[in-house]
Amino acid sequence: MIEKRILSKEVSLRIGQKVKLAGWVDVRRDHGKIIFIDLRDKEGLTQLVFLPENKELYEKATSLRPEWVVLVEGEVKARPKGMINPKIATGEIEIAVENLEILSEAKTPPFDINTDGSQISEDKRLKFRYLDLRRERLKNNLILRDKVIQFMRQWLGKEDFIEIETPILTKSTPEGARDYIVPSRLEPGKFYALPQSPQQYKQLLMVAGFEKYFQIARCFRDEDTRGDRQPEFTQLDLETSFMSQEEILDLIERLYADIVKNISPDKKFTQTPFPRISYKEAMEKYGTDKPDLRKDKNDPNELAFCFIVDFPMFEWREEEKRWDAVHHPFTRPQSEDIEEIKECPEKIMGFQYDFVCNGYEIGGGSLRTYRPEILEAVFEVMGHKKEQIREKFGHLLEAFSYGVPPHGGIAPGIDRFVMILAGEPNIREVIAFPKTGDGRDLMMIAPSEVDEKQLKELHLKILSNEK
RNA sequence: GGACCGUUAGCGUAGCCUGGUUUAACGCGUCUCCCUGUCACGGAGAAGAUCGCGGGUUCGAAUCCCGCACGGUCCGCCA
Repeated sequence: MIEKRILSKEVSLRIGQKVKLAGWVDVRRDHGKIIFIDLRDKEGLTQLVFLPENKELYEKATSLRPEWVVLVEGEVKARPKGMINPKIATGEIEIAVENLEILSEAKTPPFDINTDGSQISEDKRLKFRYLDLRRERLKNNLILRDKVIQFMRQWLGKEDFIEIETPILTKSTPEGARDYIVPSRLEPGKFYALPQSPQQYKQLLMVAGFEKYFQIARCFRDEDTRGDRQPEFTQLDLETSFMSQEEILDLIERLYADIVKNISPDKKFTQTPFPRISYKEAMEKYGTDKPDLRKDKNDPNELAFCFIVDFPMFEWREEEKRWDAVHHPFTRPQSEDIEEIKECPEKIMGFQYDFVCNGYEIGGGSLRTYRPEILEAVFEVMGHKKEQIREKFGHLLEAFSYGVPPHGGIAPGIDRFVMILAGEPNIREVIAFPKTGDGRDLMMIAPSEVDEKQLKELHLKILSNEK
């Protein structure tokens, strides 16, 4: 009796031994008097051979179809001369099967799994995402994503950062993107919001004295999607105390250079150190604040990182007739002259930076204002009344009155970066269960209606379901 | 909120512009039979489509027109 199931990648070292393998039928090649099955597990393929000597076993093998799940026992044999397949890792061996157990049958899949999936329509791929994820391409993308995240955690740990979780149920904020909101059961008529980013929490962690925080953070924004944008996404959220803008940029540069060198050694950098380009220069020279600096845009292995710095603090919103923050209101102005901030907002630069790779914005951050009087001046420029500021951000201002270190951070998006590393054209390809363009999950069929009882508990009434 | 592209057997496409010799074609897959060395096995045959949904024009609509749904790309939006 063979105790332990082994994986495809271990088989080659066990010629002559009896082994137990389990996995999915990848391909069946039935020659009438000999049947080959490619067995697929999470690490690769192994060829199984069935011969008609054992009639009962052979009959059973005849019934096998793609995507059935089976458990087999048999002897690992070196393949006969001339029968070696150099295209697969286990091409020099095969399993002479002695015992076959069918663990699970499978319907014919709705689409071919042995392709990269790029020909299949998106709605079918999303509806049958668990089958789509069986593809080599998607599997590899998720493995790459895992490697990137593991590397970040390890690397930042060595740099004395600690990972801290912040709430998913939080408070709606007036600035920025539209919030996803969650009704409160215990407080009728009140709502939580899902975080657009852990922005305020990480600043409060700096007040708390942690100095170096990071989090692999899920963020939510109820805005329309794009090829590089999903309603929920993951960012490396990071905040530090007492560090300068250049120290933060240098940290990120070292982290990303190390990620690429260790995880995608085939990639090469267009330029190191990553250039720091002012917003003004980027707009004048490239006409965009996320320039694609690659020398050969057809080279899949070229990575052109850069930082865009010195953004203007404010931009004029003509339709609303008011100044708005280019980045967000907590960005520290490069001027500490309160009169100047109020009088000439158009002249004020912010300690704000974007992280750009191959024409994609893959992150943004800033040094934060930690002097309450400057934060109030910024809000004033944006047309906020003192009472509104107290109401919306009073907790932050109060926290800043108890000893706040100068602090700043950055939040590089993980999905977009992995998409670039994987050479994928769309962010969906690096997210296990992405949503459609209008924010729906075609597999789970979400959003969906809820029971009358649930609505009642939440003190909600649906007035109209018209769009 | 807006613009554009797409929707034809299980999957991917052709046919649409120029309506009628189309009994809607092709490749893959599925099913049956044959096949002892394949590795995207091969060979023979079969089944499988109210042409996304609704309405209109017409003697006649997959084909032309309108509306809707679904999917995608982009603009707005995304502190």
